[in-house]
Formats: sequence, C-alpha cells, structure tokens
Amino acid sequence: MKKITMADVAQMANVSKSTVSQYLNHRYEYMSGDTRARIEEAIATLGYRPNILARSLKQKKTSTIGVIVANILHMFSTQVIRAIEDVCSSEDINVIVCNADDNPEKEKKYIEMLRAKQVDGLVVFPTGDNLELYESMKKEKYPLIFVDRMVKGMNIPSVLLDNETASEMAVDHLYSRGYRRIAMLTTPLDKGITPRVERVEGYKKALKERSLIVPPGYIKGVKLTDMQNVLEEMFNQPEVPEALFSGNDLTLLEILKFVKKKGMSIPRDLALISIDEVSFSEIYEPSLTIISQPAFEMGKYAAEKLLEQIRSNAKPDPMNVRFSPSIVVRKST
Amino acid sequence: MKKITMADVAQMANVSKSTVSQYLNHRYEYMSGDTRARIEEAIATLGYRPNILARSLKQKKTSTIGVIVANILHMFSTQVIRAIEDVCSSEDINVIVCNADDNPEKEKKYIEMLRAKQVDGLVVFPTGDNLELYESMKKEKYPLIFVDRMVKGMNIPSVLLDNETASEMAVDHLYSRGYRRIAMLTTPLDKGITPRVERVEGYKKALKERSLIVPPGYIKGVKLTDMQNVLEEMFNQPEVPEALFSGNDLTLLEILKFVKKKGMSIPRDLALISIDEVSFSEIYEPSLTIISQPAFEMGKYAAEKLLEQIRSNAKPDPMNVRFSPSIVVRKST
DNA sequence: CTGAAAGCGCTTACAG
DNA sequence: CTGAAAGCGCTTACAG
Repeated sequence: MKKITMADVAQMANVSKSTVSQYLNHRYEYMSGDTRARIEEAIATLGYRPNILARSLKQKKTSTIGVIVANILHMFSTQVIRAIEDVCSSEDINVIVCNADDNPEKEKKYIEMLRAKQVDGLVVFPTGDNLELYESMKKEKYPLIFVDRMVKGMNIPSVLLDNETASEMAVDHLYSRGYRRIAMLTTPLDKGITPRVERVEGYKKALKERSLIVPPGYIKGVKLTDMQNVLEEMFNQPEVPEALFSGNDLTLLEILKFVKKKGMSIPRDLALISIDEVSFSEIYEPSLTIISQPAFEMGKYAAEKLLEQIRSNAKPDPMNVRFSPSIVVRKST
Repeated sequence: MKKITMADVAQMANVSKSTVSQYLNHRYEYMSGDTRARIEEAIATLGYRPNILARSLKQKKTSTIGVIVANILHMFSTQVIRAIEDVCSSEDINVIVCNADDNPEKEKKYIEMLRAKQVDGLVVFPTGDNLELYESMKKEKYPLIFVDRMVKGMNIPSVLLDNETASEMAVDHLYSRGYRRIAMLTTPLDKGITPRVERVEGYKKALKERSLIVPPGYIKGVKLTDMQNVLEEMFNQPEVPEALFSGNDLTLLEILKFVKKKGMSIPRDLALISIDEVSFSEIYEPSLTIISQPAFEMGKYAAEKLLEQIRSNAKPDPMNVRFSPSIVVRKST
C-alpha cells in the first residue's frame, strides 16, 4: 500500500513527470488528446492524489489562510468565520481556524504554528498582548488583517464595529423609552480591548450628552465569573439602575442568570439591551432588544481585503474600517 | 526581505545544514556547546523560522489531524472539537476543523482537501452519503474515526452516544411524572443518520414497554425550516401531546419558538425535554430538563483512539463505542 | 507536443 | 562532533 506518486503515474502513462504536472494544472494547450487520455486513465486506475505539500513547497504558497479568533464562544466570532470561509471557498482558498481562548500565549503559539505551516496570510482577533509579534509581521509585510479589535500604534488594517455608535444607539433607545438610570456591564476593561473600551466610552458620552450622571457603580468591566457578585453589588446601591446595557452576548447570559435568580421582571424591574444577537433572543420571554453587528459583512470584507493583500503585496489597506450596528427592538426595553 | 532558510543559518553559523537540522530537532548529544551557541545566535539574529512544509514532505507526516463535523451549529460539535483540540495540543498535534454543513459534497471536498494536505488522520461526523470515499480510506488503512454517527456495514470505529438509553431516560422521566401522550420531534430521518434514527427507535421502544400507543402524528423527523408547520399539525390533532421530546438542540429552539408563538405554558400546557444542553437551559423560564451527552469525554476518546491508530497503524479500534447520557432534571417537565 | 534538469527547504543515513 | 549527498513529491523554465 505504498503511496502513489506522480512518478508512478508518469511511468504508467509512459510520459514524463513534467507532462503529468501539466495535465494536473490544466495546461492542455500543447497536449495531444492521446497523452491526456493515458494520463487520465493512469490517475484513475492508480487512485493518484497529488501531494499538496510538495506543490506548496515549490510554489511558495499554500492557498491557505489562517484565522485566529480571541474567543470562539462569542456568536460574533462564529459568524465572521463563516463569512470568511464562504469568500475563501469561492476562491479556492482553504482556511484554518484557531481559537486563542483569550489567551495571548495560545495566540502566539497559533500564529507561529500557522506561519510555520506557511499560510499565505492571517486574519486575527488580536488579544492585544503580542505586540512584538504583530510588529514583526508588519515589518515583514506579511499579509495580515485584524478584526473586532485594533492595536494602538500598530498600523495594521482593522475591521471594526462602530462601537461608539452602537452604544449611542443603545442609550438613545433606552432614553427615548424614559429610562434614566442606565448602567453598563461588560467584560474586563484593563487590557484595553477595543470593543469593550469604545463601547464604554460611547456609553459615557451618550449619557453626558443627555445630561445623565453615571454613579461610579454603574460601569463595570469584569470577568464573566465575577459578574454575579458585581451585579449583586450593582443592585444593592442606593440608586438601583432601571436599565442595563450589556456589552456582549456572554455578558448578557450572565445578566439573565442574575435576573432569574433575583426573580426580576423584564422590563418592569429592569430594562435590558445588549450588543450581539443570541440564539434565544426571540424565544426568551420577553424577547430581547439587541444592537446587532453586521458580522457577516465584516467577515466578508476582512477576507476580501486579506486576499487582496496576498495577491498584490503592495497596496496598503485602509486602516480602520468601521461597520455600522443596527438595533432590533423587541420587548426587553 | 527574502525568506530566511536553513542554508542562511548554516552559513552564518559556519556549519552545515545537517548540523542546523540536528540543532532544531534537539539532537544535542554530539554537538559542541560552541556550535550550538553559534547556531542559536544565527537563528536569533536572522529571525529564522523553519518551514514545516519541507519537514513534513521529507518526514511524510504533518503532525496534523483533520476533523470534519456534519454541522457545527450543534453545541455537541463545538464541545467535541474542543476536547479533540485539548488532547491534540498536549501531544503537539495540530488540528484543522471543517464544517460540512450537512452537505455531502462539502464533506467530500474537505476530506479530499485534508488528505491532499497530508493530514495524518481524520475524525469525521459522517454525513453518510460518501460511502465510496469512506470505503477507500478504510481500504487504504488511513487513520479514521467516526463520531456521533456510524455508517452501516462500514466497519469504521465510531464513538457514539447510547442513543436508545437517552430516549429511554427521557420517556421514563416523562412517564414517571405522569405524562402519557408523549410526542417526539427531530431532524430528518430519511438519510438514516444514526442518532436520529436510534433516538426515535429508543423512544418507540420505551413507549411500547410502557404500553403507550403512538399516534402516527406523534413522531416527526423534518427539516428545521418545516418544524413550525409540523408542530402546527401536531397540535391540531384530536389527541394533543402532553409532552414533547426534542431530538437535539436545534430542534429545541424551534419548539420553543412555537411554544412562544402559541402562548403555551411549560410544563402546564406541554412538558418539554430535549437531548443536548443549550446555553440558555438554566435561564429559560422554566429552566429546561435535558438529556446531556458526555461530549467532552467522547471527543477526548475519539482523539486518543485516532492518535493510537496513527502511531501504530495496525491495532484496530473497538468498533462502536457507546457513551452514556445523563439527565439533568429542571423545571420544564 | 514532451522531457531532462534544477530546485523548493528540509531530514536522514552514512562517512569520517 | 560535523558535513556531503540523496531524496521527499512536486513545478517550472528551457530545450528540442
């Protein structure tokens, strides 16, 4: 059961390897129909399958890109991946997906692994903690695009949500419904992760514009595992929030857990709005008002830009491209 | 900005490529400390990164496995993947995940792509429609293991849920709570997909053992997009079900959509139980009773067995290994 | 229209 | 302790 190689096919078809190679690459121009048929037959009877590794080594390209998401548990990641796969598959590019699990070590390991595997380019949701690594790719002009997050002072093209507007929309909606004491909960802010920071900024700005004050206990960015406690505190303040703005889907889940534990009624006891669609936003009672990201478009755009970079490794991409959120008003507000 | 190769390192360190290779592979036994230091330095100053493609070509192995899931939208798939990644990463094996999207064409494309990339083995959730392909891998003794589904008459090791028991547990639980008119809804049965068929069989058997009759309209296996209509019919029968058994998570979502649309109250109007945990089973009101699969253990086992196959390409795996479900009783029943 | 030869970047006996 | 040489399975000018 020895592996069939091109040499075997060539021998059986009575041609040279070069000719078999031409055949495989559909360069039929100067090939006699007879030769072509013999090769075809030899391939079929031998069950020959080309070794892409060898080809890639020679061609110095793998027709494969890598994508490294910070945390695959976010619905957003899944959708972006799907979009990337769709555009790549239509261009015969393979994609390898890795999950950094919010862990810079893992991110680094995956970036190195993928580059060692010679992938032609990378789309990454950067953890933000591998500056030198990003920098070195940048310097080597290695095709690279960031999604969801930018890294300050790094000059790497990034596709982002218009986060400020997203927050503005959330606050505006709540405000128009008459809510005034609006709190915000999200995942940790200390790492300076773009969407978190910008959403908090946008939220603050929108409140200020409406002359609403934000008690210090009204903005929290903490780990998912700490959220139950933080919510406990938040709702033990003298001025209890009337509305809560959730920074992302995973946070929303924690909030709903809390709401249930406390037997709160939405929106009577608390109005709730979140960024990111979730699978159950329609079926939850009440259905959930959501600020939704155009995840699919963002993924598509990122893939297209990366492929452009790969093809003409000169043209610099626009730096930070912003996509607009949209609001889906349901019953939780 | 030309690519740094081993030859460059060798030259700079004043040794041969062979020696650099030894260094990279940690074969220091006969290497002078001096040489070693020079190589180390050369690598650092040049920023050399080995080309894994070349190594793999020579070594005839890539230290990479592929996993092809039938449908990544099932929570179960995600968890199995995660488990596979964990065991592989601890053994320095890379994993490439592909989503067949319930489409045999895509499955075929991915299997061929991964094999062309020379992955060392494959774990697949078979769509069941690529018999010849499975057969040929089997014949070539290509390392392969199935998860979630088996393919009849194919003799390929498969790791499966004990589906009959899962259904038995569901029915038993409902029965013990006093429900008698128990219906079941799941995804299409016509393709003979193992878990669906077995769960339906198990359900029928369990009903029979309890001398319960199943009106014809009580078992449905249909596409997700048809479920609203089918549920409509099901609840327009003269004998309306008191309890509904959902075959998987995606089905559950459809049922919940229907329940909401109809303003039904769970469990008063309808008791509900499903196979597969979902993100919102705790927070849903009422919380959802679930038959849960040991997805993580199943993935771990599959990965371990595949790696064994790869290492000693002789030892045949046990054929159909069954894992036991467990029930998480909550409030929907 | 087809083939011989070189080469992609590694690893691996083997020799010394 | 280290190096020369062959080879993994392809592709790609180039020659004829």
